[in-house]
Amino acid sequence: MFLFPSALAQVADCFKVLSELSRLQVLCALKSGSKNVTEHMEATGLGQANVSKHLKILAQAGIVSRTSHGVSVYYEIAEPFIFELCELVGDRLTSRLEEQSQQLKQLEGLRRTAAFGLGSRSSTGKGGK
Amino acid sequence: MFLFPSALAQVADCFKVLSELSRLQVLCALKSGSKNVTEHMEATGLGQANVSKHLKILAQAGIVSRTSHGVSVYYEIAEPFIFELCELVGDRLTSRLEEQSQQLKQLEGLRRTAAFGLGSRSSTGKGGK
DNA sequence: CTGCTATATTGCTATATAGGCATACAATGA
DNA sequence: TCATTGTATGCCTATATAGCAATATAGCAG
Repeated sequence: MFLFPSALAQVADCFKVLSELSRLQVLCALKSGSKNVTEHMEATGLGQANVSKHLKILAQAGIVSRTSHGVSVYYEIAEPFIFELCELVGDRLTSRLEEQSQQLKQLEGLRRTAAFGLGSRSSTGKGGK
Repeated sequence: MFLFPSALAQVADCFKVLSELSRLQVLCALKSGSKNVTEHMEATGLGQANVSKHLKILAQAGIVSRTSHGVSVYYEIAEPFIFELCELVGDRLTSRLEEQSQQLKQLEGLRRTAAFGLGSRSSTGKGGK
């Protein structure tokens, strides 16, 4: 990761745009195709003003593109990379959860062993920590 | 990206931890190995209290691990995936910059063509927009 | 032109958080 | 135990921003 400070700031900016659940929800809605503001509201449950604001931020960041069609304005993903990014993070978080779950199981196992071990002094002595 | 709302919130949280330049700088410093708080200060130019705070956030997020050694506390990367993530984003941003640069060059080219075209009325007429 | 619908924007409030100063806390040596 | 060094934390200020209500703006049909 050899990035100039200003480049690193831009990386931080990119993460910042994605650091808000409402915006991720809006992006999720775009996974299945272009949508206007009203459709976004329906898909996300967010208010109109709110959706509009978040879409503006996403458009300014170059993540979505904006197209007027009649009274409606349609937004479409312009940077598919964003989905990959979210997927990578989601997968990693899932993995971590599974690892923790595994560790929890091992702890449970250890607890059960210890519970048995309390009944027999000689077997606890063998499990030197 | 089929994530439950709570999972998506965790994705947002992950991006949030990375959305701050100071924290990215701290992570960068860890690329070259474990460091104590003072070393982080030197590597990043940030203040002690500030560094400590950011390291705490990173530790709580499970991104760095913390080890006391004498008076010093060493921090080390616990989630190398973070570096991949930053690299992906950095690369993509670079690509976008290059694409924009290309487009700018093409616009320059078009401008030059137009400049030539103004000197000859018949050749401009041929370029039906 | 008017009325309607869709969307963008403004202004406000509440909340979060970065950075810095001061201080508390941890570890160590004399 | 005390003094020193390294680090963590509390408090404060300033700034950013989410969400919402109200309103301005854009597009269209009659």
